[in-house]
Amino acid sequence: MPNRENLPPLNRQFVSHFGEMGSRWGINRTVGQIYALIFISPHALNADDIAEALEFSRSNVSMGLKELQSWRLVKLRHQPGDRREYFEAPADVWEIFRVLAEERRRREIEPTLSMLRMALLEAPTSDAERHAQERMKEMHELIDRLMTWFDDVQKLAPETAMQLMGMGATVTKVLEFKDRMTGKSPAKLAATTKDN
Amino acid sequence: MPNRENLPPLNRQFVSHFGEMGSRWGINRTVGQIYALIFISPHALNADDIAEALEFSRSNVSMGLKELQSWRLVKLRHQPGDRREYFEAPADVWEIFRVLAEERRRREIEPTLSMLRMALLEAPTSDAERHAQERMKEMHELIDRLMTWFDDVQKLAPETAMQLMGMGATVTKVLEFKDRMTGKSPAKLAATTKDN
DNA sequence: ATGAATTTTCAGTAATTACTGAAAATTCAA
DNA sequence: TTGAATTTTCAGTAATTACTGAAAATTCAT
Repeated sequence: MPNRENLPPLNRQFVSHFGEMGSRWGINRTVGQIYALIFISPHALNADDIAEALEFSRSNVSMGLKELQSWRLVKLRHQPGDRREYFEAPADVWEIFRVLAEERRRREIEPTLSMLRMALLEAPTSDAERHAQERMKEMHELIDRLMTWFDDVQKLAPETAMQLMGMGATVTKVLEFKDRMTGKSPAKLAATTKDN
Repeated sequence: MPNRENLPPLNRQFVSHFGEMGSRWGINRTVGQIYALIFISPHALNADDIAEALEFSRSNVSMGLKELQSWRLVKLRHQPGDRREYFEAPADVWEIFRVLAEERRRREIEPTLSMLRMALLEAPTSDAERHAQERMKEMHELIDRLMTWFDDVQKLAPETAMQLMGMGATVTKVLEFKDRMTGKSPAKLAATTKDN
């Protein structure tokens, strides 16, 4: 029966760091700690394990796990001959990142995009509204581009995506070269490169 | 003297959306609304303008502006013959995104990287610690790569970065091609492409 | 079906975070 | 300097969010 005392120092440090950081993210302290614990655990944990290790009430753990499930950050497992539910984090950290990014997008970005799209359909009735719409259009376009690009990257397999990330500088060079060849319009550039 | 009533519907909608979203971000409702108001305003605003438009107390606005300044999201201006400070958002939305990303990195990622680096220097004294370190190493590597790549992209001028984002699919193709040519090791790939 | 094991819900309370008004500090023109 | 204009601080309070224990609901072996 491992309680917080039994968490080795390294593990304890990691868990409590995630607790503190949790608040800077949207996530709360408890949920952060629960996830950290699951993440570094060599095997799946059940709710009682977690409650004991972190000295949280059982109900708090239940809520925390529900929250983590809604973020799709934990996987549910069952041990043969044990009715309790066991939770584990994906083995692949890239997978974790991808899911996290997807969820944040769904919760934090999509609603804003909808709102902006709605607002941009309205006919402005004053200079104040006209200017506001102008700004909203700029914002919408930026977010939209970021998301389209993110979609593309997200489709890559982890390995390929990791490669892509090692290549920022190189990609720049490619772009500069293409620029010289094709002129500067992004649309034109995209069209040209896609035709290859 | 514009108060909240005088905010046209479109502007009001935008402002209150940012208030609600603010909480999903780390930022609070008030700060979100203040920034939204500044962002869509055609001219710089002073603290009294903001307090009046949003019906917040003057001190609340003061705190909110301080917060926004700490995020480097507002620029300070002075009107000739007026002692009050006026605030505005950068005209370039890409600039806003860049600053936001930098600050989030500094506040939310760097501390975690340091913690991980520290933890990875310790000699594990049990299997639990050994496994935890293994996981931390994976996490550290992922974050480290993401950041290096982000540095590269961030160095690009806005225009070029926007182009890059239009190119996700194309970049994938380039990588797949390089793969076939050079074998799959990321290190090898990076070396090869950088040598060009 | 029954009931033991397990999970979830939820009302009450604790803890945290946000907001205000008043007072203090700062800034700057005269 | 002085003091009016402006901004900041801060103690008190309001509002929100997090956490708990007890009770309800669910699940599943018998």
